[in-house]
Amino acid sequence: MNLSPTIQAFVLHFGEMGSRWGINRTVGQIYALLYVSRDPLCADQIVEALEISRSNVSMSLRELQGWNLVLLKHLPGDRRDFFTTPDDVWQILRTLAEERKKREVDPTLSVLRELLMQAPSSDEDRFAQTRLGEMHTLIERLTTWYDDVKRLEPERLVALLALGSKVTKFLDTKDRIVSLGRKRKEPAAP
Amino acid sequence: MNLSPTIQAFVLHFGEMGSRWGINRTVGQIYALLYVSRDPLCADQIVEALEISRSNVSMSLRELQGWNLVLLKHLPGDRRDFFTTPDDVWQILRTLAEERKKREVDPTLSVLRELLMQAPSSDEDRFAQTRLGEMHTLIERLTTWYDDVKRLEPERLVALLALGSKVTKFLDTKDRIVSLGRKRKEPAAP
DNA sequence: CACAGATTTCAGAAACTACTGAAATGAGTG
DNA sequence: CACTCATTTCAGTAGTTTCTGAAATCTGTG
Repeated sequence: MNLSPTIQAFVLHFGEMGSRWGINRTVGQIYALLYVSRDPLCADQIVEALEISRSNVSMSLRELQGWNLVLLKHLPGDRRDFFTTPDDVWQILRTLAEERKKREVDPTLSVLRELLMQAPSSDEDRFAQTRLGEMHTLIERLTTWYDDVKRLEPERLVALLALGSKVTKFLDTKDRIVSLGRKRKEPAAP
Repeated sequence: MNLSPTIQAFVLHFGEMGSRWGINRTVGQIYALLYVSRDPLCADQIVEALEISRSNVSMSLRELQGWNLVLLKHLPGDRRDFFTTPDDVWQILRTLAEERKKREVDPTLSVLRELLMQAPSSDEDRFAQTRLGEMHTLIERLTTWYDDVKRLEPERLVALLALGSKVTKFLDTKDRIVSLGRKRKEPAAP
């Protein structure tokens, strides 16, 4: 690997981390390399930089394409494929979240829904279904929130994040207004 | 496996999903089983329910304990260990998030910080560092937000989630107020 | 302190995943 | 349509992870 120490360290670290996520080492390394490279790279450059086989690069790039994490570029007068990553980190994050949701959350959600439709066959089952219901509610709330928030432009998202839990101050305000506007039950908590 | 079809389906699904996350099949299955069981189970009950070896159960429970995802109970007059999961799903989710952050995010953050301290040794390097910086900023923002929000009680969290992107309406309001209070530049966007 | 019940450790077997090199396929060019 | 350059596929191997059964350890009791 003939890379600057900084780049090399980053690439190796990402490889390691990759295997803690579902993606494998090579895929992580390739992604990291593309991410820090100013210009798009072709497969052979990756082979050389990471010292792995050509076919491994090919398969890993294919996987990254499946995750929508790389962009294909063509240089005029060159038939090779060149690859980069999208350059807006928020965009990348959103893609990642989207893909992981598709693979890791949606299937669970649909299994849960299905199981909740079954008539319970025992007391044990009834209890289990309660628990499944709780899990279902939780996941559904989170995904609804996510679907809602993911549409925000990066700038607003940053503002939202910066606000953090202070948002609940607004919630208090809103509660108070709503409760005044309605029947005036109890005053909101202090 | 002598479990009701519903429970069995859930346990198997969780096993499958487990392997898409970092946790392995058995660990996922055991967790699922404990989650849907009303009463704490001891290791041998798990062996019987899932038809796996005693030692596998032992190791997997150990791993779950490492993730803080199971609780140990003792029945009076019984020396065996009994296991359950915490029963607040928000609590569980928070634990999970916490642990994943510790294992998957914090190390990256510290590598990034370290690499950003290095003096760049070339133009290539300078570019790479810009990218690392962007990634660092993003991750830091997210974790700060998370650290802030995780302290909220479930109820408020639910309220926050229900609000979703509507929160930005409040942001607009705040912007307007702030800009009026200050120098009165331009009115906020419609 | 020896015994019984419970749990853990560990070396090796089984199962799975990642990686390679060789061969096949595809695509533009003369 | 044959040649060349580029990419992909695939079968086999290397490498990892998971799981097991047997042996070791641990802990309270008679």
